[in-house]
Amino acid sequence: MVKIKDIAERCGVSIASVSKALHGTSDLNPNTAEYIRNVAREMGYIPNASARLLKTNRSYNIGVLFVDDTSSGLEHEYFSSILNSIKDESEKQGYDITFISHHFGKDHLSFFEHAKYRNVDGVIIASVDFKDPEVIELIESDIPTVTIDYVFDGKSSVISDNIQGVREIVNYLVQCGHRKIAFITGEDTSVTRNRITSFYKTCEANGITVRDNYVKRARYHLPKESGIATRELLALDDRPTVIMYPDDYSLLGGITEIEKEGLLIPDDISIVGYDGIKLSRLLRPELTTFVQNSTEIGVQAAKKLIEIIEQPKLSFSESIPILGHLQKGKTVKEIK
Amino acid sequence: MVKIKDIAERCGVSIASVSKALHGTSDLNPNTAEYIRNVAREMGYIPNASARLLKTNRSYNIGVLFVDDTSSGLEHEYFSSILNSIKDESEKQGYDITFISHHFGKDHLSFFEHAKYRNVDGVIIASVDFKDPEVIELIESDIPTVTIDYVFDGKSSVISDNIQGVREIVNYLVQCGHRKIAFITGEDTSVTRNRITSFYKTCEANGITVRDNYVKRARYHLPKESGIATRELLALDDRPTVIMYPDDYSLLGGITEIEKEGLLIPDDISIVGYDGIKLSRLLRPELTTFVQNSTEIGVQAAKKLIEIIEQPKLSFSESIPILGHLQKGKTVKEIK
DNA sequence: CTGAAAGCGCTAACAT
DNA sequence: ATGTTAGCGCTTTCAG
Repeated sequence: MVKIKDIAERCGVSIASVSKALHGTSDLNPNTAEYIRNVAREMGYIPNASARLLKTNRSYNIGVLFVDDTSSGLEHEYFSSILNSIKDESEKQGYDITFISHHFGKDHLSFFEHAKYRNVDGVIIASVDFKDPEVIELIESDIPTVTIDYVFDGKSSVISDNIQGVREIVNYLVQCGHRKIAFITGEDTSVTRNRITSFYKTCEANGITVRDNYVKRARYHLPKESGIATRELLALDDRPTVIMYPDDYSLLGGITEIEKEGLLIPDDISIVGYDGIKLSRLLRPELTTFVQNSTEIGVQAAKKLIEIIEQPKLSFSESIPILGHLQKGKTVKEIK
Repeated sequence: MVKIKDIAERCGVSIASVSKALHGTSDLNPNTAEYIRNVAREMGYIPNASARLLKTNRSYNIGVLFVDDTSSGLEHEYFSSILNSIKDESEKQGYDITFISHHFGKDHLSFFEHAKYRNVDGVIIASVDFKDPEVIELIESDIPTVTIDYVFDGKSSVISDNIQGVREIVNYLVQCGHRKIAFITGEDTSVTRNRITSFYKTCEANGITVRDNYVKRARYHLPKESGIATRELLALDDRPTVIMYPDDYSLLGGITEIEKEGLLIPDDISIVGYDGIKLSRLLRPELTTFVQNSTEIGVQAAKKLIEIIEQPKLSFSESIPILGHLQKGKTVKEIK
């Protein structure tokens, strides 16, 4: 590998001059600088990130924490899409992406230790258990962080606006004449709590009193669980006219059960998903779902983190909401 | 950040001893070593990967090249699933994952240069244009590489066995009584060529002469294109009884067109996908598709790369085939 | 068994 | 305008 010293020798200048020329800055003679740069290019010089880091304490490397005990964070389209846009935006700004884990050879390292070990300039945290002490340790450390879909006091985050999402869904349903609205939720997280609150609030605003047994808890991305909840809802005396699902994937578990009952969608019962997976428009009937803007979430997360890294003094901590939009498909019937 | 020097001072020993104690190796007095390790732990010592790398030239970092000019490599479930298992396996073995790009600040770096810049120990290459000179440069360099679904002479690769996949599909179709089998393929890649050859071969082995207009070219993951090809196939005088699609996602584009024609699946026409996306079992009718073992592909790729990195002398270049399995759903009719 | 010292490649103050 | 030099934190001969 050709290094600065090699260039210096070839050019007959000092390594300091080469370093300066390469940075374009400082008061080198423009001609010398130009000459050095040419030679460097010719020799195929590539800087060594580690050596530079050792001096500057800047790695231009961003850590991403995408863990899930089911080890499938990346298998959710929502998250892989976010990762993809984090990657695009970061690279555009000259940062690379390294996954943070807690492995270190055969040993265990906490997330914070791992981030330190790899010298990342900052970390974007998504799809983790935000109650995990290791996650909290990382967030409370001196490493810049941005969380996705979870807010820590005094820290920056990017939040898919679940309150808006559920509000738009419910309002649309009401507009279609529905008043018996059931809601199958995901496991208890802040995202879920926001959605539930928004659900009750919007129902109330529309003069609808929510029956307790219309709200069922399941878990995200587990069609089986949503299927069970669906069965329970269908068994009620006063069956809902529409069921809202925690995500599009779970909704399919619901469809299975609905069809088992011999019911037609949307004629006998309406359903609504969440996420807006790519397949949602290809399915028949086309899904009515709330599309989360995962690309924008990734972009904003990367932008915010880089801002914190590069201008810590000018960057205030904020929670950036990202709006989505309702995709009107064919799974909701206009009644009355 | 606490460093070796700090530990040395606290213990009243030299930094060399600390380093040795930390590595467990060498001929330090076991007690001293133990003592040093305890102090280190107590002080919360975390090694600095960059400093170590500078000396050892080993980063314990693996680069992954997942690019797509449509910038959606990660948005394909097949690839995000592979990435996920590469990540799991690598971390298990003490390696981290960094994405290779060709960005460097505002400048451009070739993939090879970028890999050098980040000092990765090796690179796993997937979902790229394997004809790209930059990709070839990287593969022909001295950096250990493993490619996925593409073979370079003398280099190691992990290959989803597309020959087997198509063979199993065709044999199954024949077994179900089909002889008029159409095949919509993806764009021209080695994967596609293997599939096509396997298609012709297996048909021939079953005494079936493939009609030229039964083979249509579309592109992967573009349901619209497969939809168009489907329309063309349906318009033929001698319509096929079954259509094979390049992937499950594209198949949905086919379904749309088939339903537009007022045909029923599988009664009027049978269809078969490829990939085995998670949704395939949830769709109705449940998809008949060939499930690629993406998890195993990722695991093997990581294992092979680490083997090349750690035992270059003992590792010979090989192409590791990964078998998948046929998932029999409800989209293929038994005829006659 | 332990320590001194060189140096990995680079940057940046400080000379000149 | 250019060069000297001192490290960044770590590993690793080589001496003692």
